[in-house]
Formats: sequence, C-alpha cells, structure tokens
Amino acid sequence: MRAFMNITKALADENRVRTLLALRKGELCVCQITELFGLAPSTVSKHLSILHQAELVESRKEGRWIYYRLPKPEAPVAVREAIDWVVKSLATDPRVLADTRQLTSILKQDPVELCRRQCHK
Amino acid sequence: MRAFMNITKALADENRVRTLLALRKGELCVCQITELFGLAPSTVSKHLSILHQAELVESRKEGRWIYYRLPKPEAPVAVREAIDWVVKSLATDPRVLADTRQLTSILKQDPVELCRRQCHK
DNA sequence: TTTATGTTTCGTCGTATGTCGAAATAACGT
DNA sequence: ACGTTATTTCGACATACGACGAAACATAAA
Repeated sequence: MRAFMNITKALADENRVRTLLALRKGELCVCQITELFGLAPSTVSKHLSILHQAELVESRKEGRWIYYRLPKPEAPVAVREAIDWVVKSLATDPRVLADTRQLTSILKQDPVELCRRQCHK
Repeated sequence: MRAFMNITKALADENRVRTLLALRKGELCVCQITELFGLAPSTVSKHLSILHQAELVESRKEGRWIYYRLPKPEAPVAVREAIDWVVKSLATDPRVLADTRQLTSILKQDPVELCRRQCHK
C-alpha cells in the first residue's frame, strides 16, 4: 500500500505526469526538462526525486549530468502498469503533443549550450 | 488532461483508494463507509464527491440513502483502466484484506441501526 | 588547485488538501 | 405538519505541497 500510494501521489501533479511522457522517447537530463517546462531547476529536481522514490523513473550519472529515464522491464508490475496507463491515456493529449514537439526541438540543441542558458537565468 | 488529472488526484489519497476497493463487492451508502473508516460523515461525503467528479464512482439515491458504486462498463476507458490497476495492485494488500473482512461484518448489520449509531456520535 | 557548471538541498512563501463540527438540505415516519 | 435522520455544504484549522532563490555539493575544465 505504501509503495502504491507513492505512485499515485507522484502521478497527482501535472508536471510530473508530463515528465513521464517526455521520457518516452529516451533519457533526459535535468536541464532539458527544465527547458521544456520553464520551471526552476530546483523544482524539476524535486519532481524527479518524487518520481524516483515512486520508482517511476531511474537515473544514471554521467559526469556532471544526471540522466533520467523510464524504468526497465524488471520494475515492479504496479509501476509498469501505471506508466502504461498514463501513456495510453494521454498519448493524444494536446498538451502532451505540444511537449513532444518542443522536446524534439530541445533534443536538437547542444546540451552544453542549453544548460549554460539555464544557468545564465 | 484535465479529466486524467482529476483521476490521479482522486487516487492520491489513501482513504479514497480504500473506498474504491471497498466498492468492489457492490454499492455502499455513506454511513457504511463512515463506519468502515471511522471518519466523520462529512469527510466521507467529501471524498465520495471527489471520486464522483473523477467519474470513479457513480451514485444512486434511494429515499434518504445515497448508494455509491463503481462505474458501469460504459465509463471512460481511462477510468476503467484506473480502477483495474488499483484493484489488481492492491487486491492482496493487508489493509485492504482487513477492510474487506470488516466490510462483510458491516454488511451483516441492519443499515438503519448502523446509521443511527453514526448519528449518536 | 582554482574556477565553472549541473544538480541537489534547504528555507521560505503562498496555496491546496484532509479533517472536523455546525448548519443546511432532503426525504421518511408519525 | 412536524420531528427524525441520511447526506451535503460551509467555515475553520492544521498540515502537505509546489514553487522559487540561495547555498551546498560534486565533477569537469583551466
């Protein structure tokens, strides 16, 4: 029950749900998600921490960057089904489609440049 | 997205999740759920209102009683899948099993007697 | 060893949420 | 019609949550 409520509480925020959907296409670092949502880096970090605690995302550290991605197939069944449900329910949502578009634009940019811009703000 | 977030927010409270699971076996009136959780009637009513707004429960009025139940098969797909996910994930949870036990005990009692006891408190 | 940079942690602020009790509503029983 | 009773609405309170900026942390670059 505890683990399950961690998942439902993690899914109860729109930005966290959008984050999960943004990760469908592959891993992202914090500053890319920050750019996508226009939120403060600390806020995005907190959201990712909550998703991580619910096991809805995994992370990988590479130098200064920390990449987040959807969990592997070995993840708990409740987690995988939650993600499937989210993706299936929102795959055609206008805002999600807009996120996807903007994300492809973000992915074309050099991460180094993108992160530098984040810091200048 | 709006409708989906209504569902996730409705599922983000433990008492509301327990309510959904309690409704698996059939409809319940407010005072029966109140008895099950030991909460104030007004609190239970609020929870049911939130579940109703998310379309996770339907209601039926019969005299002074209002019975709540899980939605019919015609409900939105996201709703049905959400409930399936909840039930499947928590069917063997200890607390849910305990709720189920207590619920069968509650169902054996006369609803009129039960509601009267609620009001005496 | 400094300096720069990506991320997290911490403190704070405003808002949202869960809970209760009291009052309002609606429908039955007398 | 009047009181009884199941439910909801309202008002109040404490707590939880999402947001930010500043500071701390960790690692790469110079």
